[in-house]
Amino acid sequence: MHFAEIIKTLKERREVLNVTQENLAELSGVGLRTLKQLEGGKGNPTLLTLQKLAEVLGMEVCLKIRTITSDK
Amino acid sequence: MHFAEIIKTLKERREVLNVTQENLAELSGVGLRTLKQLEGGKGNPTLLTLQKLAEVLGMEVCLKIRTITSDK
DNA sequence: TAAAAAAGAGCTGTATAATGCACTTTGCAG
DNA sequence: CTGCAAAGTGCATTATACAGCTCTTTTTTA
Repeated sequence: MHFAEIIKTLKERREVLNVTQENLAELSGVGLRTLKQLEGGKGNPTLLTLQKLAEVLGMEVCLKIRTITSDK
Repeated sequence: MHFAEIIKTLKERREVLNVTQENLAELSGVGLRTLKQLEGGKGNPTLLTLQKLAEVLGMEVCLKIRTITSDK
């Protein structure tokens, strides 16, 4: 996943779960300002921030080996 | 994957590929110092840094929905 | 369509990620 | 052993992620 896609995925997931930015910020421990900036496409979150958000959204950050064939 | 596991995976992957920290730093555009610290377990890399490293190592950072059952 | 809620933006301070340089330690080959 | 290459550490600087506060804009909903 490229950069923007990861951010977009987080945002979409939050929306699907019907959680407000404010709630997610509180639940995850990430500052509201930080979350807003992220979703606005400005920023370069740290792994810790990503994980805090993903955790609450029932997601997980992972690293996988890229395959030659598109595994779509 | 939890935090340390991601870092460990990167390091192991680098070793499997027989790439030195120096090479990886150059190839990825990440500073050598940064890479050393990361692998040493100190730090909290940004998504951009992670992706630059993963890219060179033939890996990819992804976000996936956590399933209830262990999908091990 | 007005009120309320959510999202986004400016301003700003603090913490720390990223980086280079020089030096030490470790691991391996000769 | 000895020497070289790779890995790890201390120090210092710069850039920027994180954060809160306040205000504006957009979206929802009553």
